Amino acid sequence: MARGLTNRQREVLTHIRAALERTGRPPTLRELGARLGIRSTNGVRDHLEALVAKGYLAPDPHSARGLRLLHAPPPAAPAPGVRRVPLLGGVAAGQPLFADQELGDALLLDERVVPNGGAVFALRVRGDSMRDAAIHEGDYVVVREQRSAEPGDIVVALLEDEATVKRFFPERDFVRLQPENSRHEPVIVRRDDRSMRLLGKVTAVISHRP
Amino acid sequence: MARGLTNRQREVLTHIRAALERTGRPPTLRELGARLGIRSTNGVRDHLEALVAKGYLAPDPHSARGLRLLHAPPPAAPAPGVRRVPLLGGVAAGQPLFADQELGDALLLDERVVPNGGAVFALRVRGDSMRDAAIHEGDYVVVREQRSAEPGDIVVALLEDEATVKRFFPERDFVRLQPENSRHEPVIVRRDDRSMRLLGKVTAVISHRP
DNA sequence: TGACAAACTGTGCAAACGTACAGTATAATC
DNA sequence: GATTATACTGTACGTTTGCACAGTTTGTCA
Repeated sequence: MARGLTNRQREVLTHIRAALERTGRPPTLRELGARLGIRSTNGVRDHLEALVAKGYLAPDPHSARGLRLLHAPPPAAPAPGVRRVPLLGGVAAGQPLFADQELGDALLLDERVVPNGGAVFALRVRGDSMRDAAIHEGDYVVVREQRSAEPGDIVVALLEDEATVKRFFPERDFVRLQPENSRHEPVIVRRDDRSMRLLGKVTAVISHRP
Repeated sequence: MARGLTNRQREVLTHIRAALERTGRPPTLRELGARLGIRSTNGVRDHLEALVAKGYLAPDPHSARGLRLLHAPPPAAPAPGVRRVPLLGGVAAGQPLFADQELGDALLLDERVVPNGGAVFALRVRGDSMRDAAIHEGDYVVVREQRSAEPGDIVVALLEDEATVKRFFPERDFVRLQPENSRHEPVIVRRDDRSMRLLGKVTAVISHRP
């Protein structure tokens, strides 16, 4: 996201969002100019034209405060009491998970269900390796990001570019990732093996079966 | 709310809200007039003045689209994509559960986690009788109201004025409510026993352990 | 019957606002 | 070395918009 935007254009977008939150309506060219330190309305106008061309704004010509944000800003809290938890979808190669959180989908959850401290994300479960812990295919898990865990914690780990949910058991020289399903084998990874990355601890499971 | 408002003033408020939702900015006097069928801007202005006097609007004089809504309407859905699920707390005698849903607490949850059809409520779990199904003390369960269930479903039942979560197994003459914890005994209830009432089926479990 | 509030019409104006045209400076790209 | 994109300044113009002043109609209430 924010691809192709210059720093200054990003600034303009930020000010538009701030004005919307503060006043409940889009700013005028002159209001924006005042915030940005631009004396001429056309300095502002050039930015808006660029943002329209790049698909960030919809113009409403000849109309007061005629800006509409297209890529709605991802609000930190969509409503009081609700937290926005980014929902990480497909896991590709490299460091794919946290790259495009901004434009991605998100779960909107009551804040009582989301841990307070630290970064949090959600994941849709694939496979049934945690069946006996009542975590099934299609369930959502809420994960607090952390790079260590206690023995027995249910964690999300990146194993060869695939996110998996397992129970975490550290041993002397290796780590055991234990499924909760007799039909699955535990995964043993050496401590120094970099093909495994601990992403975080599962703090909530949201099953939903009709 | 809406106390002391005339019908027409309520209409004006409604149109302001609609315009805000539709366009993302407050309407102008003339836009409002067009929607309301008022030819003169002053007809609209009279209404706005009345609404300001009654505390529903904050004016921003000499400024385009200078209206700010004060009393935001209590939304059925707190935000798009979010459902409000009444949270039933203590269970007293009689028919206590659904009496005061309106003023009670509620969980705000992503609609993808809440079943579509029918009435839904949430409950905080007490006790550990469903431990082996990964339902623990303090967890929330989302329940769709229904008076029957399939064998093996996890249900919420009212047993002598106490709500309990169990697995549901119907037999010939009785119903077996099976805990998922070897330290708990199953509950057997005759079919015609009115001290047991099936409240609904658990469609989501929201555990949340720090 | 008179007083008053609600709900308008109609005209006119000044400030707010978007837009057009012209020009400058800088950095990146070909 | 020319071209293009970015990021502005400055002036001017016409429309949009809020607002003030004046007047009408209808219904309610003492």
